[in-house]
Amino acid sequence: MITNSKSVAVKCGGFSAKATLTSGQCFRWSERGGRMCGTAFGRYIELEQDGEYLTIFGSDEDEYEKVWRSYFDMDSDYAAIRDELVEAEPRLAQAAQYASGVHILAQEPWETLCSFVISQNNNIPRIRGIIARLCLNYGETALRGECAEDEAEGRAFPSAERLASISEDKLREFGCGYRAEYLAGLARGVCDGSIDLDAVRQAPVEEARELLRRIKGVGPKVAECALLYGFGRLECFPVDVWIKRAMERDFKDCENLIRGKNAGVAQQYIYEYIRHTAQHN
DNA sequence: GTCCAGGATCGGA
DNA sequence: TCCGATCATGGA
Repeated sequence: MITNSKSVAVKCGGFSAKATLTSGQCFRWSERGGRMCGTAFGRYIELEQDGEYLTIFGSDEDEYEKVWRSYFDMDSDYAAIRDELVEAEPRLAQAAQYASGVHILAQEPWETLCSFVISQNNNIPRIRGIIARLCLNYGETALRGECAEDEAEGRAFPSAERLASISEDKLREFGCGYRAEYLAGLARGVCDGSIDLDAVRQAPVEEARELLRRIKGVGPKVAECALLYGFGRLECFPVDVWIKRAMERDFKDCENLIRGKNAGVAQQYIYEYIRHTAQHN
């Protein structure tokens, strides 16, 4: 727990830190003592929210402007995005209202791509566990990381160089299963330059999709998630089992929903809504 | 024991 | 091009 440290309070409109950080787009945040705690961009922080006011413990105004403002996508007008989405597809109204506090995080491309390679045919608690073990064993201690109650939480995600140095057997020990081969190949490719994430970042979205899908272990869904959550491509629309069910049940024949420039936001609203209203939850 | 999870790959039709 | 089997793992 961060105490006796600097902090910064910001007005955040309709943003919900908890809803955003538990919405399945990231795997490294957890709630502890009423705060959301986690590490991104090699910096550990804790968040406390009271209505429109968000206090970031451990951070200051300068770091907020430099790092967190864009990470939490504070500059997009989500109310306006919702209005546009609902106008184009009225059936989205309920989900959009329900999940209105959710923003699309601007995460680090490398970590995001790895995370969603691990996510395939896997469930969220287990994905979180695998990533936590990787960070604990191979991640650098984050700035302020020693304040984290859970040690893995105070570590940065391992670099490509570090991951590339781990054997596939070792990755399997951490629970990666058959994905160990994919993760190792991805790390090696980034190190030797055959995989160029900066080229992905600069490419038009369709070309970016192609580049990502060339990577073994990266199919349509993982590419779409990486682009949406790690490369800021809000038009990307990942379809997992939950979204597929929701689309078949509630959004039959809605090209206008999945093709818009903010389709990814709509997708996140639907995901959040369906996951919290499903029967067996 | 079976089913499922923010799926992708592979071989065969 | 499309379809089914298969892939590790742990919780329900």
